[in-house]
Amino acid sequence: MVDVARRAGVSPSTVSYALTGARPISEATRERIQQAMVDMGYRRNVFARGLKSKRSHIIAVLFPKDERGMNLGSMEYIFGASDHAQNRGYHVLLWTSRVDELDDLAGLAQQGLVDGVLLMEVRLEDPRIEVLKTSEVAFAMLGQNVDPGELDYVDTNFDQCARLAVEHLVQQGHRNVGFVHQDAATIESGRGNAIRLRDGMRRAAQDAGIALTALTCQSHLAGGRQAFAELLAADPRTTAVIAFNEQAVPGIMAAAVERGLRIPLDFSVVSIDVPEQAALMMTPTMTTVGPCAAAMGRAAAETLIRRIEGQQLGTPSQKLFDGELVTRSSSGPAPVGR
Amino acid sequence: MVDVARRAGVSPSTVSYALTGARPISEATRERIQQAMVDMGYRRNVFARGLKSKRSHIIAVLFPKDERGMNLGSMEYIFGASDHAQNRGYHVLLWTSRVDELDDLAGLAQQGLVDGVLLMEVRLEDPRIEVLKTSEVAFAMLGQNVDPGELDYVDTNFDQCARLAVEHLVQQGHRNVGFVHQDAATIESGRGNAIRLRDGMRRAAQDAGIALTALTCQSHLAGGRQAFAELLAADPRTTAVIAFNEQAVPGIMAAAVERGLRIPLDFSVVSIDVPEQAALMMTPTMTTVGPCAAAMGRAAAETLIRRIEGQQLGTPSQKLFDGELVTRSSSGPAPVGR
DNA sequence: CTGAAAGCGCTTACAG
DNA sequence: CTGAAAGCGCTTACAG
Repeated sequence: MVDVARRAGVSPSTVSYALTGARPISEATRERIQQAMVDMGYRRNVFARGLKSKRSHIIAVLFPKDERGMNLGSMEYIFGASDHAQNRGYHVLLWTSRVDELDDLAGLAQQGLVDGVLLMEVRLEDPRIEVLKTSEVAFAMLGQNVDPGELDYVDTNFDQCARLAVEHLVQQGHRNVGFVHQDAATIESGRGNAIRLRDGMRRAAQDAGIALTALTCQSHLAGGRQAFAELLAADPRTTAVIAFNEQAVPGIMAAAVERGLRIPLDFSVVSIDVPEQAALMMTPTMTTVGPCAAAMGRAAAETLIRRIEGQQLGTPSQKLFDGELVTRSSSGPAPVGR
Repeated sequence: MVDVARRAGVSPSTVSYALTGARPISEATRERIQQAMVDMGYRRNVFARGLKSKRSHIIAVLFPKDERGMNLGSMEYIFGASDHAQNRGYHVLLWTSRVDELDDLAGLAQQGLVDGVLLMEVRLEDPRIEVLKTSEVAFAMLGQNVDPGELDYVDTNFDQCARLAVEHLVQQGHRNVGFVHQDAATIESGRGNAIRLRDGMRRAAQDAGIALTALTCQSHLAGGRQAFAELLAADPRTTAVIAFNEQAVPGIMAAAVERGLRIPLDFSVVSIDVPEQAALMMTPTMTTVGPCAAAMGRAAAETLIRRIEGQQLGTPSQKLFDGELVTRSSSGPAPVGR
């Protein structure tokens, strides 16, 4: 920077002010500085900047990868957030520690390395929230805890998604519908979305006046198979299932086919929050209900950055994203006479 | 740090030396310092540290997400690398700019923010390599360019994978096999792995004395359907296909089924480098050949860190990972009499 | 084995 | 509109 200043014939502080924009610089000076920076290939040192300004322009994305396994949906959240952050001049640090590794998190929050933190895979009772609050680092959630209060978040509108999925099936004549969600352990550990979706589903089914059989389900092929068996045992007249369990869905469909049911002629399947890529990987391709994950990631990053930059004082930013129904080949009219 | 020093009754420099381990500290002093740090909840400031030491303990993972779309395999590389980096005391910066956004990359490399860079989605002629070389930042590749020379890399052993896939099918009696790889544009843009795999496949087929029909294929459902049609047109006796195109495989299988072929009774499918999660999402579950992506990610991070820390001088670290065959439900004995 | 001091490259009140 | 100077919190030669 001193070299740039010398070349431009100004003081180092003027160069700095030109860079930060913290005070007006005459057009002529600004141009000389600009030219000098280009000539010398100058790059502002991030550490010196961070040391003085207490701002790193780095945000951390907390994705506890063991929480729910890897899935394309999470990847879309992460890359949506990352994209937007880079557009806004922020770097993204990927943090994959488990939810209960709180010392590591406290270290991250207090080191000053990051200006803010984006929480993914939020639990209803999430111990990370307390840590972040006490360390006074800015943060926003992708998802919600049990009582977000004044906290910023972006989340799926599960109520609306449940309604959309139920209505889709009701319109096609289905009257006995199953809801297969995540495994009991996940629900007990209190991942909020599983619970919010289940409750929304019950309300939607009640309002539509149809029978809903809700089941937990292990997140793998065999789990899906078992859930299908349990479902038909509980209500033999079931003609459709709504699933919130990406890994189990292929098992559900395989079990249906083995029982001689053709999808979608004899049995319909709708998945909540399965990204397009995964939906197209399944046979038949999956009808889905859910919001655009990348857009949610972008919104979460924007919320966090506004909070960091002090443009978001007072009122919290709390957004719910409506889901969209994409009808593919796994759902259709209810079979007659079953 | 001065507060810690005061509390421990030593000079700040002693605290610093205790932290860096750059010179011997008496046991008693070290313990007092340790205690003081714990008492005060001290966290070393990353920026001050980076400013003096020119080391950030941050590595960047360059994943140009538009290159090949999102896929679970890349996610495993990224998280494998991230995991290992965190274990080794490094943070991971996620960088999703396109391959041709070289100014941004030069900025990153010269800012001093990162100690090293991990390149993913490496092309045969990759413009990023020149940028990184001139900016003198340490880097390693997950994949290879056309002539890695003295560069560090970790890559799949495509020759061995091709051989394994071909042998699996030959052992089951298949004599006419198709190879469906990526779309023409991708191959022309010079993603190395597509080309290396195709060449390995040709050699393996030749050595096994079987007929191989190699085709390019658009990376989506319709592309897979079309590839299947082209394949049977080119060689009507084809009884199996090896695919290197995650998004197209469901299309291939759907087309086969529509033609009245049962999988695997009448037609076998093997996929290269499809992660377990995706393999289990398909119906029937997919037989795959490929190395453990997470292990490759970890190895790449380790290679980079050794290079950064100067433990890897002179000879480059170049590793190929062998694939494993996981037989699932999409492949079986060749049908008799076709 | 330990201390005192310089300096990394910026930002930002203070002064004009 | 611009400069001179202090200082952010560390690391590391220099000295003992």
